[in-house]
Amino acid sequence: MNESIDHLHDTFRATGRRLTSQRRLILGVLEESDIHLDAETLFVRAKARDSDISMATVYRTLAVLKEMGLVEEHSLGEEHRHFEAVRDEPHYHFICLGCGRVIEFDAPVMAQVKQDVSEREGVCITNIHLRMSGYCVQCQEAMGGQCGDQE
Amino acid sequence: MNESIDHLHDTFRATGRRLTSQRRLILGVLEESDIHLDAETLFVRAKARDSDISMATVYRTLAVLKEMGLVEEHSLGEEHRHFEAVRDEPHYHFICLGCGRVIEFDAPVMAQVKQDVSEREGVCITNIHLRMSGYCVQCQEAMGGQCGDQE
DNA sequence: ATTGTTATTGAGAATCATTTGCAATAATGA
DNA sequence: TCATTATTGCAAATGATTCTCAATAACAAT
Repeated sequence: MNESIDHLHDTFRATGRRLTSQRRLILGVLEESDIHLDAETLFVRAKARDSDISMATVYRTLAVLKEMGLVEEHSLGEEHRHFEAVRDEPHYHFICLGCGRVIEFDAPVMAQVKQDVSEREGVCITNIHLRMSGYCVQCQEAMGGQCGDQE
Repeated sequence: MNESIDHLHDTFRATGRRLTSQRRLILGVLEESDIHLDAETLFVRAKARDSDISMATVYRTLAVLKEMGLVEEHSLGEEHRHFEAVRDEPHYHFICLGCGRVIEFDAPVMAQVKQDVSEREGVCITNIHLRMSGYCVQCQEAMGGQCGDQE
């Protein structure tokens, strides 16, 4: 229909894959969401628009989208996996141990860390996950200001 | 018998827990290992010394040790969980996507990142996970030097 | 040492997220 | 429109982790 869909179509075709309505739908749900979705939530939202879609398709599509670099996977809590459509800039996460809220942030200095580690260890770094956890402002207040800060 | 065991004993007692032979064993296996163990590997090694120990005990003990701060959990690959006895200094991980090898490193500048994020977002940070992935020297060579570096 | 209390264990069943096998369906190219 | 085959939905299978429960063993008090 529009050129972005056409381009998406080509992106799939380039690897011998097909752009199905389910895949378009799942990617759409991911892109519309500003928070990180787990497979179950994604399934519920997709099902609202296509009641026939199955959980297996959600998982299979996530695997494909991840392979294609269109979606990123994070292990936010210790529990199940979360997914997010890739954006332009790298960004990292803070997870509140009290309420589960996720705050995204950037940290330009990470480029330097990457550089340092690459040189020191001789490795080639393709991906960086930085996840901090602790307590957000609200939860700190609820706890009476105490916070198990480590230093 | 020795004072470190006594101290460990007190640490358990302080929270109404008991220091059992299984717990001592599991912690021992973790401390002797320089690599990160998953529950299954830990189970195998523990079983070599106490053939009666069960998988359930491994999981239960890991949960307890984690609660007590004696053990840390990492989600290294996307797959199952890995555990490691806590050391003195904070350290981070690089995982080779080729051979799975894990390299640990420190990055003092992370303290500054922590500081920045704390101030900017008003959060209190208790924990930092930094995980980089890519290819180690050997795997880069095996691949002919090409590396999907992101910039 | 002996005993009572109860945290912990082992074994296996149960659970949960995720993956897979397969026949039916639909996207693509001819 | 047709043939090919990637993809789907379903249900069954898997694999890691958790739970149930009776038996055991750590600990505190005697």
